[in-house]
Amino acid sequence: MTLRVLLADDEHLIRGALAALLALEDDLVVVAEAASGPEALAMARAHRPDVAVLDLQMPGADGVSVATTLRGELPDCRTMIVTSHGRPGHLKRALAAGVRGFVPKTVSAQRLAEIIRTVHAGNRYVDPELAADAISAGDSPLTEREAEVLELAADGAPVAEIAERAALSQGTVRNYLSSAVSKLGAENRHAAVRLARERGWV
Amino acid sequence: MTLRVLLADDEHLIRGALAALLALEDDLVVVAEAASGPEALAMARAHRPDVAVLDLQMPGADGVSVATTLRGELPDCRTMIVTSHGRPGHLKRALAAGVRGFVPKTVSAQRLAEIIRTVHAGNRYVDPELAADAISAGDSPLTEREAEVLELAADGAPVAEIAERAALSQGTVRNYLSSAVSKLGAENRHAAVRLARERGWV
DNA sequence: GTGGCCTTCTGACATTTGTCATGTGCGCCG
DNA sequence: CGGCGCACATGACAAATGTCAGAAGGCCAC
Repeated sequence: MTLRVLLADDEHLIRGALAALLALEDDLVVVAEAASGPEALAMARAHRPDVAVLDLQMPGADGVSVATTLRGELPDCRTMIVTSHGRPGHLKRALAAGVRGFVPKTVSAQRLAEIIRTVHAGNRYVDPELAADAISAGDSPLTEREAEVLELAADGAPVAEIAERAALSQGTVRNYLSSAVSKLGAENRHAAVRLARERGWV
Repeated sequence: MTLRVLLADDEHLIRGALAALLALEDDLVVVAEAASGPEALAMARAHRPDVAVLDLQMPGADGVSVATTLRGELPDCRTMIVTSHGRPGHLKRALAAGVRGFVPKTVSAQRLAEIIRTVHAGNRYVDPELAADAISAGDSPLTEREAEVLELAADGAPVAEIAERAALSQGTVRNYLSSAVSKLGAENRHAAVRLARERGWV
């Protein structure tokens, strides 16, 4: 009984190389490859793989949102995320989306193959180091609105623009930013954005 | 006559997979692998490869600085950069460092093998799309100081701190920031930082 | 049903930025 | 040599931001 795998990663070099390596494992077969989020979805619908191995950052839709959709459409398809830059918040989001495996690209291909089997068997696997990071980073102290406003502030937009986009008054926006900044212990909103990003809270 | 290759990439998964794929080409042999900048240097000194394939982002020292050092120590060793996020400025820096190949990770392994041969033969190869980006982005309009100050402003530090770190008066810092912002056509310093980052000018 | 937390607002204030005019001195290039 | 652009500065003003106090309504929990 072979295990059918979908591989989604926007980097052709990596995807191809990975496919070649996984092909060496005789119980695994890569039935589809995709280079973007939407393509991954289409491929999954067409080929109904047992396990979908998704890159976190892809054009179109990221790995987590693909996983969320897949969970609804193909409940039998297990999903796992592979990523280069694993931030704690991503892990949390991924787990909430029903993802069963979360590994950094620093693992070896053999290890990856094992993890694919683990995931297929219905178990979960989370990279210990990433898990430790996630635990030590803890939960976001920000309220929903604070996070939303901080997000909008991320690209350096002035308060007026943030207020308009969030349909809030400027005063409210400043209050939220102020409280977010003090909760994060940051110097100002921009440092706060950086901190929240690092911890995966936005 | 086989072509001896050094492979440096911090992602074990990719490096291993790449090595496996390049091994399929019978004129190429991967003589060393490294997961960080310093390690890449050490490996290069020990194994004296014909071509060093370096990832742009690695812990310790990035691909370009490794290439610069290599150019001095092993002039016969050709260097090339492989990267996921190719920003125009990186390309320019890389070329200045004597790098002969610059390709995104979206190429296929076969293509990469060809490019390795091209580079070894003494020719250059730059991904056409990245080249186009670099040309359209053009040269940085920023003066040295403007760039320096913008860099210090990157993590959201207040003017006072920037002034101290750059040993400038606060007024001067604001002037530089102001002119940088207007040269880049940005809304404010933070957007300017983003823009300059995107274009590889910082 | 009261107390606590979140959302949302207003107004006022201090501080920080952004912008402009203007000045000096240096080095380079024609 | 004279001009140009850059580095660096000052001072002043307008605009944006950060901080605080206060207040109203909603929701949940005890």
